[in-house]
Amino acid sequence: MRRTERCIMRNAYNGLKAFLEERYKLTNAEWELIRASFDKVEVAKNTFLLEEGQHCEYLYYLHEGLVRFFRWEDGEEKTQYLTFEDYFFTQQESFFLRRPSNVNIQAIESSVLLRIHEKDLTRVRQQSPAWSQFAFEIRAEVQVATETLLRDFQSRTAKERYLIILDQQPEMVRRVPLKYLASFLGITPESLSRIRKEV
Amino acid sequence: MRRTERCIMRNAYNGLKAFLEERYKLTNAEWELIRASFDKVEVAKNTFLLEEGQHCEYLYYLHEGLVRFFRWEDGEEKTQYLTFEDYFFTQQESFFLRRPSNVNIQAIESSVLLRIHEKDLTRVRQQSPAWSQFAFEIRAEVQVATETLLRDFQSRTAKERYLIILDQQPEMVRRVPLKYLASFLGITPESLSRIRKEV
DNA sequence: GCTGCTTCTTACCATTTGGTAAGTAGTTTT
DNA sequence: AAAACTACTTACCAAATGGTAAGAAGCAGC
Repeated sequence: MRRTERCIMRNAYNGLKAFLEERYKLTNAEWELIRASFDKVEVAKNTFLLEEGQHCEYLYYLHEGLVRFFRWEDGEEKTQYLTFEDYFFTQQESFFLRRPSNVNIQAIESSVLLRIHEKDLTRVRQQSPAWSQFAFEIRAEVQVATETLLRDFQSRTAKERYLIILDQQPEMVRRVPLKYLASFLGITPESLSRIRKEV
Repeated sequence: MRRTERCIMRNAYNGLKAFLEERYKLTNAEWELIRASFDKVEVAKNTFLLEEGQHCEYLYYLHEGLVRFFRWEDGEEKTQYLTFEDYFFTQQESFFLRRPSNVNIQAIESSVLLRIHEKDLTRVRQQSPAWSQFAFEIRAEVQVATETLLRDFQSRTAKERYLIILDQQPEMVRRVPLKYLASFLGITPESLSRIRKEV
C-alpha cells in the first residue's frame, strides 16, 4: 500500500505522481491538471492544519512528516488517528459532508504537504477519469482500514493491539510519542509503559 | 437519519423511495430506473446473505428485519456490525474493491430486502445524478459512523458503550440476542450480563 | 407435557487496565 | 550550569473484564 522506504522522492509533487501512477494510468494532461491544482505547504512541528469547529476545505497529501487527529474529551486529548508520509488524509465528515470538524489535525513532526481545495477538486474529478477512480477507491481503502482498527478493538487486548502495531508499523512506535500512541490504543500512558516493559 | 418508527412502509419499494426522497429530489425517470434495478428478496431468520471468501455482488437496502456482520476468530463468532431496517449495507471491501469478503452477513430476523447488482449499479450511477450524489454521501456517512464506533472504543468503557446504545438505539438492546450484542461491544456475554444487572 | 438445546445469569477467582503518586530521564530556558 | 518543564517509568492498590463452571430460564421438537 504505502512505500516502505521513507522519502524516496525529494520533491513532493514527484511523490504524489509516483503514488498515483503506482495505481492508475495518468495522461500528461491529467497529471498537469492535478499538479496545478495542488499547493505545497510546509509546516513546523506542532502546527495545526485544522481545529475543532472549523470547516475542512482541503484534501491533503502528506509527503513528509507525521500527522495526528485528536479531540478533547473529559479534559484530555484523545488521539484518534496517526497518518504517515506518502498517504492522503482529510477530515471526511467536514470535507465531504460540509459540517464543522469535530477533531483537530496537527502535524507532530515538521511536515511537507500538498493540498487541494474543495472547489478545485470538483474540476479534477470531472476532468480526470483516473483521479475519479482513485478517489473512489481510496475512500473504500480508508473505510477498510477503519474497520480493521475497530475489529482489533472488538476482539484484541491492548497488548495484542500494541504488538500488531509493533509488527506491522514499527515506525509508529519509533516516531510517535508514547502518550499519543497510548491514547490511540485506548489506554493510559502508564499501561502502555507497563506493556512495553513486559514485551 | 433513520426513521424511528418501524415499518411505516408496508411495501419495500415505497420504503426505498421514501428513504431517497427524504434526502434527494428524484425525477420520475430516475425513480423508475432505480425501481427497475432493485430486486426484492425475502429471507428467513438465520439466512446467510454473504459468506467469508465469496465476492459480494450486491448493494442491499434493508426494508424490514435485522442483519449482522460477523467473522470467525479464535474459534468464536465475532459480531462486527448490526444493521436495522431502513438503511443500506454491503460488504464494502468486497463490493467496491472486488476482493473476497472477510466477513459473513446473516439475517438474524426474517427480513425483507431490496438489492441491486454491481453491474446494474454502474448504469444507475451514470444515469441518475441524485443517486450519484446519494451514493457519495452515504459512504461518508458510514465512514463517520464507523469512526464514531472506533472513538467509543478508544475512550469509553464497555459499560459506557452499552449505555450509549441503550440511550441512542434501545431497539438494538431489545432485538439483538445478548451474545451478539456482547461481541459487538467487545466483551463476553458474562460481562454484559453483569453490566446489565448493575444498571 | 416432556426432552433437549440454547441463552442468559450468577459466582468464583485470575488477569488486565486505571488512578494516584512518586521518581527518573531528557529537553528547553534562562 | 541551574532551573523548569515534559515525557516516561515504576509501584501501589482499585476497578473492570475474562475464564470457568454451574444453574436458571426460555424455546423448539416430539
